[in-house]
Amino acid sequence: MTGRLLSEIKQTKPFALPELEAFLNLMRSADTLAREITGVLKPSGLTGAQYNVLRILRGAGEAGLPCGEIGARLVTHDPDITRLIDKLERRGLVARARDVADRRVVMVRITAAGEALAGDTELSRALNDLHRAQFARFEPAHLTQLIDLLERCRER
Amino acid sequence: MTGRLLSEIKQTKPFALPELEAFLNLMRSADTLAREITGVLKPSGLTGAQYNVLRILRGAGEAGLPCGEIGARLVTHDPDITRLIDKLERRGLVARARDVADRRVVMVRITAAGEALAGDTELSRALNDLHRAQFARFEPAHLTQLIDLLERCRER
DNA sequence: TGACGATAGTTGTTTAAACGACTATTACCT
DNA sequence: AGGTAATAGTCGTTTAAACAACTATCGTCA
Repeated sequence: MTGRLLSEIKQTKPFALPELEAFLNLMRSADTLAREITGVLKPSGLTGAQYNVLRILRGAGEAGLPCGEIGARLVTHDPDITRLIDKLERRGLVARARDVADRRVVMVRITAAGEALAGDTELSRALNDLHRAQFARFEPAHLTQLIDLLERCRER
Repeated sequence: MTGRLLSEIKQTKPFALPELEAFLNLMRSADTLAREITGVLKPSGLTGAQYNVLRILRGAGEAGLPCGEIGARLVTHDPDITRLIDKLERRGLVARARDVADRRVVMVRITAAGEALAGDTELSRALNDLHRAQFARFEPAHLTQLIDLLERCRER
């Protein structure tokens, strides 16, 4: 049953453009769910983007990844990876190392402290639990469908 | 066909949690589409939130709305309406007026200049065109379905 | 080999978001 | 009526986002 957003933003007349309704719903759901995640991350002093970097580096192994690669893998675009890494490095969660073969690139890897914080820990479990709760009302088929539709609006 | 995000963020192993895949897709689609809108708004010097306020005030009529009401109707949560309104007022796009009945509330209304910018103008038409393009690959039924699924993940 | 352009990061600066503390006004309640 | 809590906005400060300019290194090819 669509139309819930109308009452949420207290508008009376229906949307003229269904595409606008879809867009606004997309913004509102993304904002709502992201804010919940932010709340879980806050006690650890991590932003969503920072946790995202740690998650990426976890999957990258011992060698780590160049800064640019990290930027490319981030789900939300960030024009300033340097300072994002800066904050994580200052906390000792990641380490930088100039690449010996190509001295332009800086390899970033997660440290033991970073693993201890973002690895398979209480924090990551809390996040997983929240994600499950966010889509608890979805049957598996609906979840797949949502993923499909979300991917489709980026295919252009 | 799901799984597109995996290649977008260059990960090889599939997601362990479908809920995480849905969440990340939600974030990425919202980021992508919002950025496109930001690009269209930029020549006018408006942020998404600012345009959102003007859009809300357009539908509010002559009397305008209290600041708090504007905050409640914004699709994305904003903890500081005051300075959002400040910027619009400085540009002469909205006007503030202390309410006579309840002197705590400040009524905000859109000005003629605001209407000329965000009203039924070239800008709003460009935005509508973009929204249509963003969902051009959607049949009407799929659009309704997406809206439904997006609303559902806020129902908790 | 050495000039040119391309690539990878960094830094400076402006602007916006986030969070909490604060002021003014009203409503309630005994 | 008078004290108290609640409501509506505003302001101060810290932190992060955005954008552009800059440095260093590498690849290429005449």
